Amino acid sequence: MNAHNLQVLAEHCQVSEVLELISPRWKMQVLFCISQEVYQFSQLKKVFPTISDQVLSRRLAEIVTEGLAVKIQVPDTMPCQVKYEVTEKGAALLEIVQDLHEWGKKEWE
Amino acid sequence: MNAHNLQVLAEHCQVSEVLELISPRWKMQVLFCISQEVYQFSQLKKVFPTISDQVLSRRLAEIVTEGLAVKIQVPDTMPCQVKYEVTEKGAALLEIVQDLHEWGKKEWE
DNA sequence: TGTACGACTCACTTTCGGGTGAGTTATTGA
DNA sequence: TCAATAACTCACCCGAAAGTGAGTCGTACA
Repeated sequence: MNAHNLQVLAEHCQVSEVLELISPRWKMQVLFCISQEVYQFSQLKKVFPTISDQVLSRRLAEIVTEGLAVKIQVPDTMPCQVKYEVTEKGAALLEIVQDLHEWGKKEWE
Repeated sequence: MNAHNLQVLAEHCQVSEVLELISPRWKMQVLFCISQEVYQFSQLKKVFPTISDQVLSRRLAEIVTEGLAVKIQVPDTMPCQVKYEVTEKGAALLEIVQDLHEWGKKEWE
């Protein structure tokens, strides 16, 4: 995706940004897990055994920088533990993703 | 968190299929254009000057095989022309994509 | 005669997102 | 003393997706 293509896309169809936000592999799945109180790195690795450390790390970072969840260091835990909590924004996105899921399950004649 | 719970959770995260369906570059944009009665190959190329013939061709084929739109040969046109019409299924998907767009535009504190 | 149009298809190349395997830091238990 | 655990980071590699440029087919018009 070069700069020119990006510009053209942005001008003509402004869903591009959001689509790219939700498209990265594992991202919405991880966000969903966080909403279900499964937010630890090692727990997420158990839920998705095939995700690589690097990608899980990146997805979590993206989720935080995009304001879909906040990261909280759990104090007095050794080795250190973290937790994540979905924001209102993240929860609203998950609802739309749920709609997508429903759409996918529906039978059309 | 036992093995069974992990599996249940992983199953609940199964939005993957739909996400992959909407993720390919240009796809939702092309579908949107079709819904706006911009459905000819050459017209779509004018809307998105940087899309390659090959990818546009593939996206249109995907859209048809997934039942998001139907392809109609316009009779008695020379050189031959085609048109596409979004199905009920495709229209329902576009509505959710519209929700995503609204979500993206909204300001969150 | 030849050139342009509409809607493609094909072989080839490039890009980049994601996977792999190893290393880090601090601490606790065997 | 050594291994294990939690939560990462880093350098490197690979493959699929997207881009490039050319070719096709059947007209129609200059």
